[in-house]
Amino acid sequence: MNGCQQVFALRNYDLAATLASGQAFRWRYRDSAWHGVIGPRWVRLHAADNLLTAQTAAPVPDWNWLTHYLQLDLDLDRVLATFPSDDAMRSAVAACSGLRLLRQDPWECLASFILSSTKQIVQIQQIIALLCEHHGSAIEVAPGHAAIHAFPSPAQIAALSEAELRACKMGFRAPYLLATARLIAHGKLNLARLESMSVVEAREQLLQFPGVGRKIADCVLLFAYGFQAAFPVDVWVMKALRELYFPKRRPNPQRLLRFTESYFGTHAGYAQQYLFHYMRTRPRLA
DNA sequence: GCCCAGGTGAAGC
DNA sequence: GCTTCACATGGG
Repeated sequence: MNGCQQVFALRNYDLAATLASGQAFRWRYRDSAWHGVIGPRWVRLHAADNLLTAQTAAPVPDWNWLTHYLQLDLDLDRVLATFPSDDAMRSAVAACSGLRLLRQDPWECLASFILSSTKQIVQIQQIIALLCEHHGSAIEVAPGHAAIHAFPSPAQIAALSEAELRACKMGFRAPYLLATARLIAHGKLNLARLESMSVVEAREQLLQFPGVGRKIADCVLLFAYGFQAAFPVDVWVMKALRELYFPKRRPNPQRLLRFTESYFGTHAGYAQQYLFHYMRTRPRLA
């Protein structure tokens, strides 16, 4: 057969919620499977009965890149056990107990979240699809599947003009992405070095990039580097904190940030993702 | 038309 | 210091 297929055991893993929960933006569900790109590889994922079937276009020497990306070896129950036991957190976990955090490529994650500001997830997906289609390298797919491109490298984006980026519908974010790509492509800042830093040092580095503030920095710290203390506060999480934890008062953002740093435990970032997902998916009140 | 979206940076007080 | 505003674009 063409390519390569492998089966993995899943335990308490909601693949659909995880791939569609606004961490990564390139996964699409078609013909009862998830299709996406991890690094240089096209991947098709199908989950059923606690079994995950993964297919690639070309044979692969090992599957560590996939188990790492999906964090298949993580014992989620141990993470959930560290959450504070309050009604809000219980509701959020009950709403989606198999929600996971991915471990993405830092550059793709950074670039994606620079493009995310004041955009709905559907629109972020559209912008990134255009960016990859126009400027990413074509990669091999299994026979019968639509052509697809890798996420463009820093060098590929650094070589573009702002107008070419704006043609991908990213609007005022174009100069931020361009400047960030050039800082990396020209060696001014090195994303690989952040892995060995403390979360505070790594955040400081990310804040050097134009268009990157505290929220986007924390997304990258959490979704790419796995810093469990990172706690991105977007409009949804802000809403969750105010409604669920401070319904009477009106604490300012700085005070709220201090609360998140102490209250949610050693896997605060994970707790944050549950609150985010809960707020976005719970039935709207009349 | 209106308001909002996984915000940030700069200008104004 | 803190608050307000501009920035593109599209969904509901």
